[in-house]
Amino acid sequence: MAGSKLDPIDRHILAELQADGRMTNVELASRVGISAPPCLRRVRTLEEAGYIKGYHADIDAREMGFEVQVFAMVRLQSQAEADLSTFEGRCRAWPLVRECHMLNGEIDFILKCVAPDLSSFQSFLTEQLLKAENVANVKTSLVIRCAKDEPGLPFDVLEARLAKHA
Amino acid sequence: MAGSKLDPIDRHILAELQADGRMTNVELASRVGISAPPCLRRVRTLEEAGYIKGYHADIDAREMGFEVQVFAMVRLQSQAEADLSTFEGRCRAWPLVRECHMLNGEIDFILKCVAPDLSSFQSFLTEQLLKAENVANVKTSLVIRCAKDEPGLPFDVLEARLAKHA
DNA sequence: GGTTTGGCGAAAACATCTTGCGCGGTTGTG
DNA sequence: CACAACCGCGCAAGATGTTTTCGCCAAACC
Repeated sequence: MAGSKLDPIDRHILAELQADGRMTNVELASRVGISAPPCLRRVRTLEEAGYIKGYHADIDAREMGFEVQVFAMVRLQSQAEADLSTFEGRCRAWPLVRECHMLNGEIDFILKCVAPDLSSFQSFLTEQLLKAENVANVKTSLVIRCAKDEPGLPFDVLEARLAKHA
Repeated sequence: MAGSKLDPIDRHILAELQADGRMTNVELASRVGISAPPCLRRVRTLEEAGYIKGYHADIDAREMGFEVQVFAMVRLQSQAEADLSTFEGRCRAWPLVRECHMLNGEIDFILKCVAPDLSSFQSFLTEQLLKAENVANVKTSLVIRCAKDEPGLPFDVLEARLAKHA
């Protein structure tokens, strides 16, 4: 089972760093119940093994003047692999698009976008996204409010599964 | 304009910490071109003022055994404020639901969910989400692949706007 | 039973954080 | 203009945290 190469202390480290990525190593060590040196070694190992992909400050979008968040559901005309890749490349180049997920079902892609205001999103939509070749149809939905936005993974679910399958 | 209370150095700090939230303060200071003490003071101020909401390690979901990511589009029977709040409360309590956004248009909510495998998501869907009162309709879309997943905000867009409106 | 492996903790060298203080530039006012 | 108040910077030093080295122990494996 995936993640089984990690012992309980490693998983505890990941959970703590997911909750507070700027914690000092000594604080982390005391929380997970080992001393600082082995704790740091474990963190380095987890980083190098790719379990930890990075650390990011979570910045308030509205405070920074990004008032608008939009989900865009995109359908393409062609779903040939080359055309999918081309579209994905465009999404990576558009700064207002923060996430681009390819889906199954009738919708080909869902895009999470941010923008300073509605008009700048509209101009992106009409001048960039809708004009992009191979785009058949785009449905956009404005985010009215955000009830939950938990970054990362539910470690409690993981622990429960490991306990059950032990 | 929002974010204008921040000077270019503050914005630079935010951009750097968004890219690498575990950078040491001296490294950060040298990158933004000031010495360490004022840099730390600025970071503390930005944290207290709410510009920085937190720091999180970005952990590889698949490595940890969360193979499945799903978007669920939810329609409710009643959109009265009390019923919306009740549903949002449920979403906050469900660990598999990582994000819950209220939308305009025909879809009331979009949920981003993770799960260890398809069957555990299916059981959540049928036993929890679909059985929740007031839920009229749920359309789910499995994420086939993720082309872009940039946490945070496009600071280059912000700088361009500030330069234009200067 | 010896060897290997992996992980731990103690201690020391090194780097960073944090605080107080003085300097220089800017603003507002007489 | 001159002056004072203010703001933010950099410097320096003590406190704190990080990282390396080393030796030890226990489990796994010949």
